Amino acid sequence: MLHNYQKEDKLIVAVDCIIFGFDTENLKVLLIKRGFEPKKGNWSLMGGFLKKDETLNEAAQRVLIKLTGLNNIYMEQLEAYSEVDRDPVERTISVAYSTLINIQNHEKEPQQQYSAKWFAVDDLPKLVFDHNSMLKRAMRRLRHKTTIQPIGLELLPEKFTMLQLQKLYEAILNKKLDKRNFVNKINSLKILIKLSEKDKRSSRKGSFLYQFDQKVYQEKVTSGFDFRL
Amino acid sequence: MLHNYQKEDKLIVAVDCIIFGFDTENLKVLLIKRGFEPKKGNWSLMGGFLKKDETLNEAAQRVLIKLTGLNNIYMEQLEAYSEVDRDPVERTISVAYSTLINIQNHEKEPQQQYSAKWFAVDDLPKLVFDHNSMLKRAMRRLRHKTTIQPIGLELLPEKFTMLQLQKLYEAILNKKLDKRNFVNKINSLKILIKLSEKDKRSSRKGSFLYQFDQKVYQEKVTSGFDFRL
DNA sequence: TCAAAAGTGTTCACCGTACACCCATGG
DNA sequence: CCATGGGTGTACGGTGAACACTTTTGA
Repeated sequence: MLHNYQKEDKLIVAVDCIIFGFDTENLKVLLIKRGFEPKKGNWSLMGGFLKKDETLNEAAQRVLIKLTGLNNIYMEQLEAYSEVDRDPVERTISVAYSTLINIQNHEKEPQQQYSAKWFAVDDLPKLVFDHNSMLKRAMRRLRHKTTIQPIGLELLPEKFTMLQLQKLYEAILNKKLDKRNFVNKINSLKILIKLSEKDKRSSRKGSFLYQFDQKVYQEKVTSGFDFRL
Repeated sequence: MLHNYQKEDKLIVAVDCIIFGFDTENLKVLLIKRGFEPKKGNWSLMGGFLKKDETLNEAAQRVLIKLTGLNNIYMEQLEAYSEVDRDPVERTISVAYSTLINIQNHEKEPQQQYSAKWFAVDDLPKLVFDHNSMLKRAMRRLRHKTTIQPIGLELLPEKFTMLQLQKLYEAILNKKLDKRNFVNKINSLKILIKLSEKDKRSSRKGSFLYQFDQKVYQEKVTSGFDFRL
């Protein structure tokens, strides 16, 4: 007896991408102004429909490339959203994905064609459907991740100051951190290489620039990986 | 302009349920012998297809009720699986769910009709499709959860000994724990009520029975909830 | 010389872990 | 009386959090 797959319901499956970036002060997300009904003109996560011959990961990649031109960026699956009426036009389930990218490198680019814009995460517009829930969930996940593995490689410029890194952590965790404790903690991880250059823009004294030691950084990311939920 | 939903691909969506139980010695999962092709006769997670008018959660509940008769059990979404050829007959994506139940209360019951059987998690058969991956992932999540919130209310009988609880933690974490440290840790959580009764079956001295203080227990679960990924 | 940001250590409380002996009882 | 499992406390190292002053230098 072969199960009769033909009689099962078939649905539209979508992916929605939560794209985080950081601009030296605020954690931001890339949103688009929806170009078609329903909810045309409202702010929305960038999404797309899953095709028969691709995986969800591939669909998420496809969406990311379309919006940012970025190839081969790691996207992490968050959760599937399936309320029956989440899309008023047609039953659709959507799987949320999230990723981190560097704003500077991708500010201009093909975003225009989708009216994409960066929004600070603590000043978001109302989004279509259940996209606000997705974002909230993605934030929680990002916060959690930050506590168990290093973060910043994808978000910061190649060279950055200790204060920039601290600001990033503060933006993600949404609280002030103590400068001394932060430096101690980061140094104990040994993920940074201190350069001899200084960034003189921010003060008279100037502050040292750092780079990530990518080898060590990746090790720490991978070991935190065990904890992935 | 209304987007033409009609031209998007539609797919079969399924749920697969990882049902954990504990039998005083081993962490177990409930598996069924597949009743239809493909892979008829092979061991499998219990699953079902998502209907047009229900959420994924509801579908998972439906499957759980069908298999165990259990109503209103909290099921947690794990991850969506979407490899194109994961089901050889028809493109299907599946969302994995997991839950914890008390084996004793549901040993007999309607399981027979699905040839369901409990398997120790460290002695699993080869399962159909990607079900072994789902299970591995569910185990990892369960382990993680155990480290940030109390566990056992769903898995243990109403009254249990400290050793039983410790065995449960050992089964989940897959390592031996020190008796003194374990007792200290559990007591510091204040989630247990020590009864005056003893379980005399296991030794001459007998060991005290405990119950969960459900109020405190739930508080701890809820506070660990912040950390949910 | 002074304003403004950079840089830098110590102390304390808490938590996880290692570790070993006495107790109560039924046979 | 003794074999069997039940019950109990202490010491140490590591980690996170609180906390304030000195240094550099361009204007």
